[in-house]
Amino acid sequence: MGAQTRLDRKRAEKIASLERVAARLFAERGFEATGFEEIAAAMDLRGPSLYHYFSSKEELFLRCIRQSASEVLERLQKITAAGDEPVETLKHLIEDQVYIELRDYPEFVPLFFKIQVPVETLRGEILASRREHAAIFELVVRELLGRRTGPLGSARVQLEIAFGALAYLPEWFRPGGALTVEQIAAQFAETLSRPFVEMARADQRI
Amino acid sequence: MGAQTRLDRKRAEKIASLERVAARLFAERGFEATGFEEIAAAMDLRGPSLYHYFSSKEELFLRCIRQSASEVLERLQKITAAGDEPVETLKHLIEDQVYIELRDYPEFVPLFFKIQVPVETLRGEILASRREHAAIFELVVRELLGRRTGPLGSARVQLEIAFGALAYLPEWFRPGGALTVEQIAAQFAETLSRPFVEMARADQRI
Amino acid sequence: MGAQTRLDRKRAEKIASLERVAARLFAERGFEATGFEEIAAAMDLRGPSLYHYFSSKEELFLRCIRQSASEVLERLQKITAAGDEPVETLKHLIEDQVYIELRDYPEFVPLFFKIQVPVETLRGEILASRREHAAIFELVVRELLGRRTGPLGSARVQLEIAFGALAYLPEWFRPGGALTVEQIAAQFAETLSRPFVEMARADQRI
Amino acid sequence: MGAQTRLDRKRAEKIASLERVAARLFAERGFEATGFEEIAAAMDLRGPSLYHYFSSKEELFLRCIRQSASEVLERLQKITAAGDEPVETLKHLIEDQVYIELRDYPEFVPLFFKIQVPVETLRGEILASRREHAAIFELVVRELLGRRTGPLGSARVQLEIAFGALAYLPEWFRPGGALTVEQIAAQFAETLSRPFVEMARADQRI
DNA sequence: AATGAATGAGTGTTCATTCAT
DNA sequence: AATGAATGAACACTCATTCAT
Repeated sequence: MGAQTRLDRKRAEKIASLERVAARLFAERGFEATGFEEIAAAMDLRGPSLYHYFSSKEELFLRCIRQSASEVLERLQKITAAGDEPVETLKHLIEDQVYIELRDYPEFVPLFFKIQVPVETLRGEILASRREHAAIFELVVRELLGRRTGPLGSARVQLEIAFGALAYLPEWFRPGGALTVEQIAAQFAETLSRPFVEMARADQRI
Repeated sequence: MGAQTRLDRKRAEKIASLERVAARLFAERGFEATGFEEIAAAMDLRGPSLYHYFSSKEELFLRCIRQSASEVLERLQKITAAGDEPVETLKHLIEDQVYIELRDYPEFVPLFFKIQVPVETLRGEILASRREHAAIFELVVRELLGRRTGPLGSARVQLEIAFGALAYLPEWFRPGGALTVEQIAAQFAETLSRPFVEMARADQRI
Repeated sequence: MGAQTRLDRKRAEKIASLERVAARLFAERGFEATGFEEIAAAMDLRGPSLYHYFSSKEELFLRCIRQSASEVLERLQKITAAGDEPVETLKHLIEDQVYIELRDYPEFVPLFFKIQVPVETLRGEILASRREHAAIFELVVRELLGRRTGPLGSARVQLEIAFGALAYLPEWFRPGGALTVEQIAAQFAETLSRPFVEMARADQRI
Repeated sequence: MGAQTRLDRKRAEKIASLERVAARLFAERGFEATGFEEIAAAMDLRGPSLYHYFSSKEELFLRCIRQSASEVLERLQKITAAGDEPVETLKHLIEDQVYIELRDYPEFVPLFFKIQVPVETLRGEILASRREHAAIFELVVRELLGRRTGPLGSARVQLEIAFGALAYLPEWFRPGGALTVEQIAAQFAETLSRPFVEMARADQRI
């Protein structure tokens, strides 16, 4: 039993490692340009060996997506769950998103916002994750604006501006450059949250 | 000679058509997923015929990039050349960029901001075009802020936020939806230019 | 136009050649053991070249089946259509079946009675052809016995015995051996038709 | 020693089980389409475990062949050994062959008359078994005809017709259909032995 | 100019087999 | 004895590219 457990754990660890390595490579080179042989080589294996762990390239990619999505979403949901003031929560979300992208999960943006994949089901999975991700931010914005339901109107555009700004971050940020991650996190949180704060204020005044 | 010229013109037109078609397909499916046969089929040709016009897929892609870049950049530069107030110029640039992306050159963002291409030189070319594009906006911002040279500081971040917002636009905009292109252009121009306006005002006050 | 036709004809001929070669190889080695490279090599080509003519190994096999089936069935149907006495027709069918198997279409029996193929649709196609083939003989037997419809009873068994005997022929016949094809054809026609003749006679007597 | 023996027996039993299971699978799917993992799974093992009992897939197949052949041949030889009249013996052989195919060893025909195997030595082994099998029937026929040696002439053809009919039986017999195994056995014995009986009678008359 | 024919290089995937545990 | 891990060899198939016509 102990042996069984140990073997299972080792296997699970290997799978996790492989997924991490694969996620990185997929993020760097894209789906089609990343071969099984390459992924395997990064773990000192040969291509066909991966079939002991994943039944196809598609499945491996799917697991990368799901793994990354669940980790990131959980992390953001914890912030939402803290129950701070909506404004503060929104700022924290943005800040944390910056840390996620630049420090903790550098493959997040490539995998979910950049990659082009020729398989419909995979595209669907990616979009679903993106919607979940967006929903977290949207919910806070709705609380902030006091609009539980209905269309967001111009807040929708502001939200998409924020997502765009965040999705573009890894394209230009260079670690060791003039700006630190902390500075960017602060400025992003401030700048991207501000339109919503003003909208809320304008609503109250009326 | 006249015949020669006419032939040349016809050939040039065919090349231009091919480049347009190819640019659209590359933009839709990505570099690797777009085959010569496919591109040719869109012009009622067979794959190998393209070799009469382009020496390789790489070259064709390169020309797509260069063609698209030059058209878009020229168009933006005309706005800069009009000599309006910097604030107005910046707003015009943003507005026009929205029209470019959503109405006139829908392949612009995919080609320059989304595509993943496995050839180093092509990546370099794309980045070069992106830098040229960015420089147009940056120059206006510098005029607006009165800083001809030196680092842009936090204005750099604001600029990248604007680029990100613009690059993300085609991902969420749906023609025929709740928002018109004009509305988005207006809101983008307003929202994305505002931080710079405020920075300029703050500078003057001191 | 003439050129088009000539090209088409050449292509059609090449396809026909390829199908013949492939049918022979499939018949000799089976479906799985016959590779594209092998088939192509038999025509001085390399494996992938076959994809100019057939979209997959499956399709190539299907065409082999259909081609062989249609040729053989047509040939047998001509005999049926001659309108001889049922007994004579049956004997002719059996004789001709012997010539088909041993002289003209040596791949017929392997392809339709021996090959094991791991694709359901292909198995279905083979069985369908076999049923068509059997139906030709069955019809004549029914005429001979004067039973247009209903179960064949013990004639069914006699028919299957005949099919079995014929399907087994290529397993033991060796050209240049003690027996000529003509002798076998004669003896098969005589022996295999006899039970039906006797059944018919017995029916009449009653 | 007792322990050793018991272990040996258990091992021998396991090997026998594996051979039985493998024979069934080989018969159902063919040699190439039957994988080690599949065979092992049928005994709640994993593929590589089979290497404790068989040094290769080839060897396993070989043992299946030999095992099946020896069982069937022994059974038929018992009939021959009973010393009945040649005619009766021949009929018994045919009857029993029907029971073997349809009731007791359904893998016999697939393994020896249908399977296509890409290994020369295995093909040789199969053919050898087939010859042994045929020899049993041939010997009885020779006794029946009173020709101990020399060519069989037209009796050869009749024999091969019988073999063909028997080899084809499993292709069309469906248990639970209109015909019982017993009926088929009777009709086969009668029909297939008759030509020999008549030949013998003709010989005596002269 | 256009293309049918052909192919080399590469890719995802299967599978019998080996080996350490 | 059993197997998880690993792999080499093979295979169907894709695609950019060449070339003769």
